[in-house]
Amino acid sequence: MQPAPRLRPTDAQLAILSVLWDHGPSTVRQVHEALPDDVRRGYTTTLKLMQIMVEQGLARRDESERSHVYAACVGEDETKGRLVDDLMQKAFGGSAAQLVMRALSETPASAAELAEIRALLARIEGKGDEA
Amino acid sequence: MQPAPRLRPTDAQLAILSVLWDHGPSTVRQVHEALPDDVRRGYTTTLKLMQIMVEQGLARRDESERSHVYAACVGEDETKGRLVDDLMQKAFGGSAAQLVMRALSETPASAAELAEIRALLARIEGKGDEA
DNA sequence: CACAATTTACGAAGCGCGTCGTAGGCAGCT
DNA sequence: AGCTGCCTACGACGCGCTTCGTAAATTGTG
Repeated sequence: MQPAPRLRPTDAQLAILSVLWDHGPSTVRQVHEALPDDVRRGYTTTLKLMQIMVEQGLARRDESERSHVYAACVGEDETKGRLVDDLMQKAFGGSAAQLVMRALSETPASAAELAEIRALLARIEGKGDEA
Repeated sequence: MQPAPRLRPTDAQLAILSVLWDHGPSTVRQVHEALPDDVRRGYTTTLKLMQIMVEQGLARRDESERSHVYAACVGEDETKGRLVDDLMQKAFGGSAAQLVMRALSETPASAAELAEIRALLARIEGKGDEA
């Protein structure tokens, strides 16, 4: 068993992880079919990628059935958080605020989303601002 | 002249771009010295990277002096925006709100930063919410 | 059993990036 | 002129990711 994958998944790996997160444990075929058309290559390519992900500790598999069943070995929030943090360090000097502001400038968020963000802000300030 | 670099800079390229953005047009040596210790390799490595960046249209150079002077060919906000947008698509299905919330959950922002974000939110809602 | 379909396993190739060694050119100094 | 040092140019290598072809194992079907 791998210690704990500090690795950042590649684009292809992230696409596969997304399927596993959404659909739960799946066979190679199920993942392959569920991949978006623009990232789906040959079947054996998907297979190989998933095998490597097991080696790297990003996924694990149950071999008790003929068609092995793969499951994500890393949490969704944890992984996405690492990706965000990575970009934050590389491009924004570790400043969450700068990243957030660029994200909001980039794509117009809906009113509902803005409300969500506002709520989160309130929650954070409530926690951090005491005395 | 390249059309317009739709390319996403690599980590190494982003580090160099950051120096160019901060210091303005610079020689290879100046960039090399200004790089953070943990990403600085040999001098010729920096040189080679910057030459490739010119080929790719990420930078241009003035050869009128013996030590060529390089300048960024892509804007800082535009480039960082592309990186953010890229991650937003790959990991958050294009939802800015989800990315923002993960970023804020990730690293505790200072009170000043939170205020900045709040101000930005107000500006956005003011623009988008009008009757 | 023979045959087809599915799945896994293995290996190889291509590619881009990062890294560097080395060579050649130029400038200044003695 | 010769030496020394800095700069650019060029080529090469290693590595990891992606992609796939092909073989081997397994299961299902007539």
